Formats: sequence, C-alpha cells, structure tokens
Amino acid sequence: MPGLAAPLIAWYGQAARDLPWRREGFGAWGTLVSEFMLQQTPVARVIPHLEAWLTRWPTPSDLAASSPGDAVTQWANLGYPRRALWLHRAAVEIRDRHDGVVPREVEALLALTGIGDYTARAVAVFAYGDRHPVVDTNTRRVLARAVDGAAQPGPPHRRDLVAMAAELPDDVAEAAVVNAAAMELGAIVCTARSPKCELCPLAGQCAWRAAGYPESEDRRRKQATYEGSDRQARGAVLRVLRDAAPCPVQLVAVLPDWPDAAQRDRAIDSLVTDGLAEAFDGILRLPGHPAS
DNA sequence: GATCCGTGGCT
DNA sequence: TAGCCAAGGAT
Repeated sequence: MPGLAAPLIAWYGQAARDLPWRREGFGAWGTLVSEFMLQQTPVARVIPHLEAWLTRWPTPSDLAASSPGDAVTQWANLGYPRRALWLHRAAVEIRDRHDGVVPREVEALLALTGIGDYTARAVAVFAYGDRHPVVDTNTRRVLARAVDGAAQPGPPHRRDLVAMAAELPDDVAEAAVVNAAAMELGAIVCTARSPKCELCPLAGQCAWRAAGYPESEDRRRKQATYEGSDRQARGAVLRVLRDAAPCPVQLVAVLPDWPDAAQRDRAIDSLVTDGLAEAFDGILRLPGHPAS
C-alpha cells in the first residue's frame, strides 16, 4: 500500500478551495468558531454567519461577556442551536481557565463544552500546526473507499483516528496538509453521492475502484423524518423567541396554532431543560446572564 | 452504542 | 418530489 500522503499533498496544492479559515493568520478563536459552525452545517451556509460572529465577538472573552441568549440569536438559522449555547460555554471556560486564550493541547480542548474528538484535533492542527489525526465524515469516507474498498464508511469509531494516523507523514507541516487534503477530497471529489473519480488523485490506488465499485452494506444510521417531528417543533418555538429577541414572549402566544399542542408544550419544556429557554411568570425568553 | 438534536440545498 | 446529506457532540 503506497500511502495516500504524497498524492493528497500534490492535489491539495492545486485544488483546495479558498476558505476564510484557511487565510494566513485567521487565528485560533476563528478556527474554533468555524469548527463549531461546521458541525453538521454546510460550508456555504457557514461563511456569512462566521464573519458576522467574529466581527461581533473578536475574542472568547468578548463572547463570554454576552448572554447565552445573545449567542443563540446570533446563531440565527444555522441549526442545532445547542451548539450556540455550547460555544458560549466554551468561551466562558476559555476565559476562566485559560486566560482567554484558546488552548493548544488536545486534552484541554476536549475538556471544553461542545468539543469532541474531531473539533479538538482540528483546532490543534489547523490553528496551532501540531501533528494529530483529524477525522471527520469526509475523511472517513475517503479512508473507507481508498483503503478498505468499501462504498461507505461504518459508524464513527475511535479506530478511525488510528487509521488516519497511519497515513500521516512524520513532518508536522505535511501532516497538517494531509489532514486538510483528506477532508477536502471527501468534500469535493470523493463525495457521498456520485463521486468524481475521474478527478481523484487516489484513483490509481483506490481499493474501492480496483474492486469495481462494489455496493457495500450501508451501516450508517438514517436520519429520522423531520416533518412532524419534535425537532421541528423545537425549531419553530426557538424561531419565535429569536424573532422576538431581546423581548420575551407570552407563553400563550407561542405557536398558538401549532397542530399538536401537546408536542408544542413538550418542545417548550425540553428547550427549558436544555437551557435554550427560560420560563417564568407566564413568559418565555432566551437565556439571560446567569444570576451572580 | 443507540438516540437525539435544525435547517436548507441538491438530485 | 421526497429523501439524502451536511468539517459532530452529548447523553
């Protein structure tokens, strides 16, 4: 097995997209915010929100000084608003534990709210230039096809980190490029549907291609139907609160015509439980500053 | 380890 | 058109 590093590096040099977080000197905070936003939200939707966010809150301490509700409002329609709450908590943790500086060590990053195996290593590698395997859904698909000969990766697993580590050159800078290149290849060439194998720098050594593109059992979990779901109800309630912000709304005025009143009330309760909303005295609002 | 969590574009 | 999919993480 020749290894993926050399062709990935050469390809990335001429095919990489020009993205904001790849600009020289973008900064660790910008990288961290971008990675939060990119968790399950496509690049094209993230870019304008990222720039607005960093203009409003140029440092972790700036965000930490605002209320969680302000973060949720600024998050707008990026989806999964818990990420806004977690990003705000992470900013508070960075201010309180790390003197306002995004930490560099993976262990310290993993200890922050909302940061897991992917985001911790992405920050350590792309912001600080350290050598770790960075594995996202794109990388897992590239490895599944090129190395394992499978059409689709299995569910995410810790062993994916080991598989990617085996592909990294010893050189620190080259290792970072290989991480970025594997993600980029999965994003724009080795895509989930209709991959562009004629443009792939790994075509000559791809195990899946060599095997004749066999269908493999797709063990990924299917997403639940959104229409009519509790998630849809939560999203609708939160949209009401965002649109009214910074004003609270009367509880009785929250989606009075929602088709399933019990589901609506369940959504409100779960949002309160999650810390995305506060209810008292017959009103509902986004979370304010914690009492001090 | 299985489930849950938003939103919108693409095929 | 209705699913499929998207730089995951917490519980």
